[in-house]
Order: sequence, then C-alpha cells, then structure tokens
Amino acid sequence: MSRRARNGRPRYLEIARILERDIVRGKYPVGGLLPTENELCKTFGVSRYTVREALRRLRDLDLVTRRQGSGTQVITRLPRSTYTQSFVSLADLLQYAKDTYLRLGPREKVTARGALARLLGASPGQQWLKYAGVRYSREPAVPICTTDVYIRPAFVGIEQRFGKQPGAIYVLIEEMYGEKIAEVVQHISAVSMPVAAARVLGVEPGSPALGIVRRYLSGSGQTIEASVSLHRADRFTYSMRIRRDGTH
Amino acid sequence: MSRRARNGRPRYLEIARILERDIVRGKYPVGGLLPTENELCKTFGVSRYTVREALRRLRDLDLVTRRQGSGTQVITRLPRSTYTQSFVSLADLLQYAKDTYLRLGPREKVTARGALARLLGASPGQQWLKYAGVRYSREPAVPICTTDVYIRPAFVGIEQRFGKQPGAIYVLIEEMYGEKIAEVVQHISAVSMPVAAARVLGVEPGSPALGIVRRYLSGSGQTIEASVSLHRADRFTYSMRIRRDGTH
DNA sequence: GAGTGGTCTAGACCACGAA
DNA sequence: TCGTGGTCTAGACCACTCG
Repeated sequence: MSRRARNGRPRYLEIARILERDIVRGKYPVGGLLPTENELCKTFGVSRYTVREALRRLRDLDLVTRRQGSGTQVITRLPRSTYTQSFVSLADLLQYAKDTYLRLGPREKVTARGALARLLGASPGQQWLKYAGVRYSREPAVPICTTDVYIRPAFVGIEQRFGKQPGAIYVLIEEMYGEKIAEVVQHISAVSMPVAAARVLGVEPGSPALGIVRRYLSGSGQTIEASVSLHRADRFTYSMRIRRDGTH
Repeated sequence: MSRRARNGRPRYLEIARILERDIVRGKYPVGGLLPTENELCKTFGVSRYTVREALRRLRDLDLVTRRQGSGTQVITRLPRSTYTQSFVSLADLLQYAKDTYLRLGPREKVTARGALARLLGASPGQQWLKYAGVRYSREPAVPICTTDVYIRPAFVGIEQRFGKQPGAIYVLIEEMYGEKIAEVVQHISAVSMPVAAARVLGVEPGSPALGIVRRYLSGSGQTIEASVSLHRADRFTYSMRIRRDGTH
C-alpha cells in the first residue's frame, strides 16, 4: 500500500475525526480505554506516527488522557468538547478560528457611547462599524455562538475578504493594514440568553449562556477590533492550561 | 552513535531550551528566521522528528510561527508564556485567592467514581477528601461562589492551616509537602444555578452561573488538588489578557 | 514479565512560497 | 524551479504501569 493518494485532508485528521465521532456516539464509553496505538495502526492501516498525531489532537481537545503504561482513556463524551476551546496563546485563538466558521451580516454604522464606548475603549461619539454574525462548527455545521464584531472604519477594506479565507478577523487587519495586535483582553461571564440570540442558536430564551467579550489591542493600547459573543452553554466550554514553566 | 544515553530529559526538550535561550539572548532576532529543520538536524546531530518536536514546542510557546515554504520565524524574544503568561496567570490566581476569603466546611471522605473520577483524573475507587466551601469577597463581605475542594488524603495536614492564612489551597500543599504544582487545567462554562448553591449565594435557582473546574497537576500529571466552583453571574467575571510580546 | 505510551532514527513524497 | 515545512512509513529502544 504505502503512498496514499490524499484527498486533501491529512490522514491523521481523518482518523482523529473518526475517533472523535465514535467517542461521541458512545462506542468508546467515558472512563474506558481507546484501542492501543498498535491496534489503531492495524485498524486504519497507517503507521504509528499517524495514529499518534491523531491521538495528540484528541488530547489537545481534552477528549482523552494518555499515560504510558496504562493507555488512552476517554474522559469526555459530550459533543461540546468538540468545540472546547483551549487557549494558551494567540496561536490557539487562530486555530480555533480556523476550525470554525464565522458568517457575518451586513455592515452597520454605530456610535460609541455608554456601555459600548466602555467596551470599545473608545471616546463617546466615535464611529465604529459593526457586523452581527454567527459562528458555526465545520462539522457538524451547527451554530455555536452569536458574535458581534466591531472594527474601526479605517479597516473597512477587510470586508472584501470576509468568508474568503478561514481565520480570525484580526489576521485580516494585520495582513491588509499592517496593524499588529499586541494584546487581547477578554472577559468571560455567564448570562441569560437573550431572545434574539436564543432564536438564532435554537435554545430557550433565558437559558444559560457563556458571554465572551474580547478587545484586540495594538501596541499603543488602541482598540483595533472588539467582539461580543454569546455561546450556547451546552456546546461550549472554555478550557485553558496554565503552565508554571517549561521544564518537564 | 545512534542510541543516546539519555540523562533523563528528552532530547527534543533540551533542544527546545537551547533554541529558546538563543532567542532570548538575541542570537535569532525577532522577525528573523531560525535555521531550517535540516540545518538543525545537522547542528544537533538528531533526526528530523526530534527537531520538529522541539520546534513544535517553541510554536506552542508562541516564540515562533512556522509556514511551509517560508520557514520558522521568530515572533517573540521574551519567553512569554513559559514565564510571563503562566507566571502572571498563576499569580493572578493567587492574588484572587488573597483578595477573597474561602470558608471551608468539615472534611468528608469521598470515593472517586464516575464523573468525579474523571474530574479528578483518578482511578475509580480511589479515596479523596472533599471540603464544601463558600468564597466571600472581603469588603463588602458577600458570597461570590460555592467551591468544593478535593485533595488527596495524604495532604490532610493542610487542614490545620485552613483560614489561618490567606491564599490558595495549592500553596499550602506546596509549602507543607513540597509537592510542586506544574500545571493548572481549568474549564469554564455557563450553567444553571442549582438549588443548594442558589440558597447559599442568595440568588434564584436556575439563574445563570459561571462554573469553573480546576485541576492542579504535578509535573508527572498527577492531580494534586481539584476544585469545582459556581459563581453568581452578577458578581463574577473572569478576565484575562493574552499578550504577544516582542511585536515590532 | 508483558504491554502501554514516550522518544528517536532514517528514510520518503507532498504542498506551498519565494526567487 | 528549488527549498521550506507538512505528512507519512517502518522500523527501534526506553520508561512506565499493572497483574
């Protein structure tokens, strides 16, 4: 066999998805063990490297834990783990944006005042552009959250590239305008799902929602972009690892 | 050559640390490229796999970005994350623990099984100690969240110091037993406030709550301590900063 | 002692980016 | 076109866990 004619997707991602699906469907119960690496090699007809890359992904998604000597244990079955977001760095934010899809509505002009001005870190009266959107997971393509994106009018040009390439909005601004993001500040809270967002996401109004507000700041502390997201509580968990240092 | 007599540390971690140090020292300036994988293989006398594992680590630390065709670019000179971010974040955790007050209830013995075993990353049947508590802000002294703390029976001695000094539980374990926390994994989600917690916190059952589950891990990946907290949504927001150092 | 995942080698072809 | 990183194979030894 050997040389695989790849259909565009890396084999290890395919395998990761199959295993992910099987976990969600209950083929591998929570608390139980996945087949060993060796068995998976035979099952999928691939080398150990490929299997290990797939398992690495499952571990990064927090679906399994792995320990030498004892095996690969399933720790979560809930499909929301699929959308669990694990951030230690901006690179993770970017990866998350690539694994999902953000569909944005038409441009609106808004004036920063009151709570919005505070959110944007802008002077009251300043003009901003707003795009109401919904973020979907790629497969299955289900809505995860509503997202309102705010950018300064100067960056209106990135509109042309909305949806044309996956990735985070801030990358578009960096690429088109050379305005570098130095810092992201985010606030996470629990809120009651408002009626409008509930309808879009297909949940009951008033059900619990995870709200995330992000500000993307330039080196001088100016807000370049901001976003307000409301996540279905049952499909989203924010996970993070805090490492003390790099020595182990 | 071949078989390396390893001094205990994986070779790829050694290489990662050497490259990290060189970046910090300015040998590879921000914006510049690291040597190619091939060159690094020759330099260190290792296979490409080992070099790639080392580079993967640098990427996870946000020190470099990698793109096929163009190379490995240095994006940060400061080892942010290893020290800056995680240190800052752990410090934040500690600061939070100092600004508030955790009142713990009596010791209970619990057996890890099912969901609890998964939470603790423990084998089913293992014995743990549980303390149900409530965290208050110092002034005004109002309840912020309920917190269940889980520790291994070996660390029962820290009970004596509950409430005698402010700070996080994990610090007590580190000080009394010398068991160092290497990593904290946390999951943040929105949930409906359960009846019992609602009574303690003085809110309506079913109102939105921010749930935070934390596992404190030793260097070998063992869970030292775990906690489950439910926060009043109106009194708690989780805020964080993701910095990208060295952007020029 | 048997079997697990962790590390490592020495090859190979492929997709992409820049000259 | 050429060199980069991305994917992949088929081996190997090692450290750890558990019966």
